[in-house]
Amino acid sequence: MKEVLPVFNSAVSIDCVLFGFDGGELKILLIERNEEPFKDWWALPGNLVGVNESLDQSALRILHELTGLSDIYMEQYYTFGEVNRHPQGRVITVAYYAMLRLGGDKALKPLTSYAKRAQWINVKDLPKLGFDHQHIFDKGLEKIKRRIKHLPIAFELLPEKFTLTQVQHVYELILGKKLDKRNFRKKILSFGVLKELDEKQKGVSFRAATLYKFDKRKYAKLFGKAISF
Amino acid sequence: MKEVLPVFNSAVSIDCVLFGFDGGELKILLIERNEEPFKDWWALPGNLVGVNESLDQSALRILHELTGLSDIYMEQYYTFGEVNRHPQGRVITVAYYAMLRLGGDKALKPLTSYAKRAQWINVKDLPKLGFDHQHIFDKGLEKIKRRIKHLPIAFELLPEKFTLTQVQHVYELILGKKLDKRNFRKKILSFGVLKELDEKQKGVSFRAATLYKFDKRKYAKLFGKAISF
DNA sequence: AATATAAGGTGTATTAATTACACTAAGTAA
DNA sequence: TTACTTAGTGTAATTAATACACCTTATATT
Repeated sequence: MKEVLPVFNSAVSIDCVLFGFDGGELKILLIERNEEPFKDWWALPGNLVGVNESLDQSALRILHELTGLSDIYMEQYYTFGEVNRHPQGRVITVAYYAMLRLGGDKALKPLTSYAKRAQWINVKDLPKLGFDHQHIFDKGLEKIKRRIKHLPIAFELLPEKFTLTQVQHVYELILGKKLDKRNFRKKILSFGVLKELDEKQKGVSFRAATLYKFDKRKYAKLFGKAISF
Repeated sequence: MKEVLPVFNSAVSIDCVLFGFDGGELKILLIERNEEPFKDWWALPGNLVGVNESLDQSALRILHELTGLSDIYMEQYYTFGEVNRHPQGRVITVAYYAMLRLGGDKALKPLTSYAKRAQWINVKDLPKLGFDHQHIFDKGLEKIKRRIKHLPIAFELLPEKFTLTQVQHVYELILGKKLDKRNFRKKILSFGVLKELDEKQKGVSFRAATLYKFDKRKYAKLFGKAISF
């Protein structure tokens, strides 16, 4: 316990909604909690903001501690501050989202005992989440639905080289509806941020698709150009 | 002083960016502070979140206390959490914006001694603001620029009855550029949320324009329809 | 080798939205 | 009556969005 000015009576936390794409499915990263409250429940990776950290820094640290992941670009999207959202006191939480490519390589390893484990879980099959995390997730999904129409973020979910069909799948999963193949390709290519490679998909039965790469330099020029399906 | 868990070591505040339109100018509501830090400086209306208030409730209370205004629809847009943004400790602030119609009627009267006065100030002529409030304002302006293209909020700035030229002025002020009159009218009317009245502007020299009214019922149907100039 | 399978890849016509652009009409004031 | 000022209007050209179906190609199977 320590003495503080009476206004310093609340805590601020960060919660992260990380989207990943793997095996044709949209997933999010959850942790299994190892502490009260909600011990043994699944929850979004999150924790308290440190006194000497900005919110952005804090988000990176917390994610790293709970999952082992680093160098993720996360973006703040909303702050949740209902009075009783945390059972142990007033905790206001700032929510971040990110999209990232899942390679089989990166193992998820919590660095603290605060989480038992971290795992990618299909969004179609979410368990019951602790706190108000289902609500925070729902808002995050809404956010990226709007966001993906302004293009870029879908590529962050894909491996470095990908096929157009994979891109379309990501869009369909996030938007929750089927898109027309020809129109999709026309549109996505018209943004001019994809580089066609001289290379084909490997290890697939049936005809291999051409691989593409995301061109960051060209992407930087886009601003507010919208995509509408 | 009181004893708390060591994690309760930060404070959360609200800051409000209120836009108004008056005399053909875009204005925001500022207070002149009557307390340290930044005593005698202009700042956004803002204060600490109470322990038993949600963020939204808190925003309404704070605005009311500092300006006398009530029944304002405000929307949260970003949370600012740089470590040293407040000179007296760690204070994370949740920013809200709103747009509202200025009638000469509503007097601004702070209900606490925390502010000396509240005043509408032309955004073209902003004084130096305390804290990081210039930054918070800049982000708020960016936000409504994006927002106004999805239509509705501009009408909240106007009186109940208005002319199309007034609407266009609001758009031009917010977007910071001139728009074509014919295209603007075609577009704004195509949304179908304006009702033409059987009434003309009064008290103007030169030809009086037709007055319009905003139709809330029709507006509720719009969803994600974008406006692009 | 032939065949079946499954995904890859492509084009056009229709409709809707956006942009660019300039004059006449109406009311007020002198 | 005239001068002034803002209101109000339409069309053509361009660009973007949508709807829609077939052939191609690589692999796997017989």
